[in-house]
Amino acid sequence: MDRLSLVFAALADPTRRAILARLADGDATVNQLAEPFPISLQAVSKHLKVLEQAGLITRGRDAQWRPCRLEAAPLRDISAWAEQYRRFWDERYDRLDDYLRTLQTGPTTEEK
Amino acid sequence: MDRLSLVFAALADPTRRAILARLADGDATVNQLAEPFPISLQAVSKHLKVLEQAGLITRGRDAQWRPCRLEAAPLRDISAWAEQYRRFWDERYDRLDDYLRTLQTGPTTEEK
DNA sequence: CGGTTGATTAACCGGATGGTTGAATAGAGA
DNA sequence: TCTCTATTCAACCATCCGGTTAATCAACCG
Repeated sequence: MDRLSLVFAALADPTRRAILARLADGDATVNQLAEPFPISLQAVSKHLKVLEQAGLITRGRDAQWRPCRLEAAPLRDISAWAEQYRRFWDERYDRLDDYLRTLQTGPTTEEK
Repeated sequence: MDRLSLVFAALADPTRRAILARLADGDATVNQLAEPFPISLQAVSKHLKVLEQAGLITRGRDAQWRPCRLEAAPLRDISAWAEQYRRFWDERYDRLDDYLRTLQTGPTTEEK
């Protein structure tokens, strides 16, 4: 699966987003991360694997603990992706967009 | 499922993101949207249902055609959500964040 | 060594997902 | 009306997903 799909899929779960929110306050072990949730430690471990595959966290090793750390780069990527569509929700940006179009000689704006 | 999860799940598929990209160029019918893809029309119809449930498109009715229109509000929402984490990828923003913290009397920054 | 703690792996289950084919619906037009 | 086009609905299938329990691995500690 492509990178962006992995990240979006990882974020499409409230538990995983809560884990990221927790990690924003600092690194944490699996047990610490699992504590607030009514699910098993194994289930949390699976969530962490999904987040790791998506590049949203990295994991170290400190004796028998596996501290998790937030990695924000993919979040920057999805933010940038969404910004592509900003002109569809931001009126001011829309007008700026129109203005920028008038400055162009060619009629096409290439983007994906 | 909560709103944000629906949107992220909808975006976690390259075909659906390609459909959104196409709709950024203007409204389109199901057949027009399906044309570039090597999958059946019915499969595209299912994708559109997912996008509609997530609030990412709306559909009108023009005779036997069901034109699809991009709705950007959920994209604004996920952009705003990701921006929460900006200080973790933006060095400059990080320093601003530190500065803002020093202005606070309390030591906690409440956020989810 | 043996035991305890932290974490992952394995096997399983029910439900969702993404695709298919085939039938049904809705409207335009001869 | 009969037909053609656009689209959806229904049933089916393989795979994935989020959860469980049980077993295993890894590292510390007595």
